[in-house]
Amino acid sequence: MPRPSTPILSRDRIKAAALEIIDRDGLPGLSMRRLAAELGVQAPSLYSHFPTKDALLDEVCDEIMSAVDVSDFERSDWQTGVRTWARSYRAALAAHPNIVPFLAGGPARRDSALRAADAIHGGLVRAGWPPKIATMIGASTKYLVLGAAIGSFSRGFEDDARVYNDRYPNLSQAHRLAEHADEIDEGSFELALDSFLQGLCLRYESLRTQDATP
Amino acid sequence: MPRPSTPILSRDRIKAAALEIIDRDGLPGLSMRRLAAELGVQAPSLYSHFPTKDALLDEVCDEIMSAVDVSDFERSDWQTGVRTWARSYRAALAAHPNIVPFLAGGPARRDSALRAADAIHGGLVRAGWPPKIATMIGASTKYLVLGAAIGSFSRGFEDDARVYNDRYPNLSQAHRLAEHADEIDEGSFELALDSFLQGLCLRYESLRTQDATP
DNA sequence: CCGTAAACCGTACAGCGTTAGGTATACTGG
DNA sequence: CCAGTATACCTAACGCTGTACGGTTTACGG
Repeated sequence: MPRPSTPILSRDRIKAAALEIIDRDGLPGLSMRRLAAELGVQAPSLYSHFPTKDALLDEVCDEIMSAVDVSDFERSDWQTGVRTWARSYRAALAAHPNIVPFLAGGPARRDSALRAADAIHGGLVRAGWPPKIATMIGASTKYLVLGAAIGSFSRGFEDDARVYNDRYPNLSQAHRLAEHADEIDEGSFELALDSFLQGLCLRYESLRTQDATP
Repeated sequence: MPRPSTPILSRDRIKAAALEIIDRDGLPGLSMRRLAAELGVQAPSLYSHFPTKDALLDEVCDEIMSAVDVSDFERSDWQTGVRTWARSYRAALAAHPNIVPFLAGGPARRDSALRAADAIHGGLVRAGWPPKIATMIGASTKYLVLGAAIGSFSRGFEDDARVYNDRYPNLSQAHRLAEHADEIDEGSFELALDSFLQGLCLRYESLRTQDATP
């Protein structure tokens, strides 16, 4: 079967199927052959649409990142801008946790990521932050989001009580974490974001009073 | 060549060589064949010492994590405990950034990680934090460290000025980031840690005054 | 209407983690 | 001291991976 009358594949269909496999079976569960099989096609046919597997994954990541919302940097104060950004960023990654190790590894060279970085940095500088600290705030926030997405804390503990009661008295409730995994994860992220922003506010005030009294 | 008179391999030698390859060539650069070649041996011989590649990587991670210092939770106040923990944790990962995607992915079931978690949780609860928030503080800090280790911010920007000046005015200095990559990374981490702890201190005080006035 | 580009196919290659089975040496119990 | 077993290496091979190549037919632009 050579070129079909109506195309079987399309870039969007391939991306969607790839993300579905990753969500279902994890990142190692995605192979070009399995992806092709799910699309009713042979593996090398995919290379008519994407030059490499990594390029395909890059575009999948780009699509996920398009849900990140940096619009509040133009609409509201810097804290709201950071908060909205961080929350939408985290939500986007939490919806597809299996792809995060790949997403975090690659550089942020894609267009959507650069546009976001531009909006963030611009918003912070406009609010009065020195450019260097604005860069650091952006980096710190990204650290927090990526860490929260990749290191889903509560999944790190097995669901076996005996281990903990014996040797780690302070972790005696740790096995219960698995029950409330998502709650703990989101709570921890919100706690970190709140505390981080509160700390930044203190710094912001002392920065402005310092500017006002030269 | 069957069993040699003096053993060629040892678990420690294998682990050291594996970490060296990862540091030099990245995580995908480590294959059992290349590792074996570097040790002057055939690939399957490694399976006399480790059941799988993942098990080997687990032990390499465990060794890296043994440099993490949670002793200040017993010796000092909770803030110092968190700060020392976070800094030593980050330093340990920053020394071997290429292995972080693997390290962050796997669960924290190894003994050294559990002992650390026990010390952290215990220290925070002893200081007066409610257990649930203590868990969240531990998780948040881990998020920050992992994110900082995996998402080395400044590496995300190419070293090409023209791209930025044209389309992203706020990033016009972004290409300079590569020059000060480590400085920005460490500064961002310290900024985040400081701000986070300051925010927590506010919460801690209001927690204690609330306790004191029932 | 024809030439070219597109979108599939099948085949094939090198490299991956890992298993099986062989062999000679080192260690251990009698 | 010697026999038996466990050890630590070997070679060969399996099924998987990403991907390069070339063939074939169809769709599309001039």
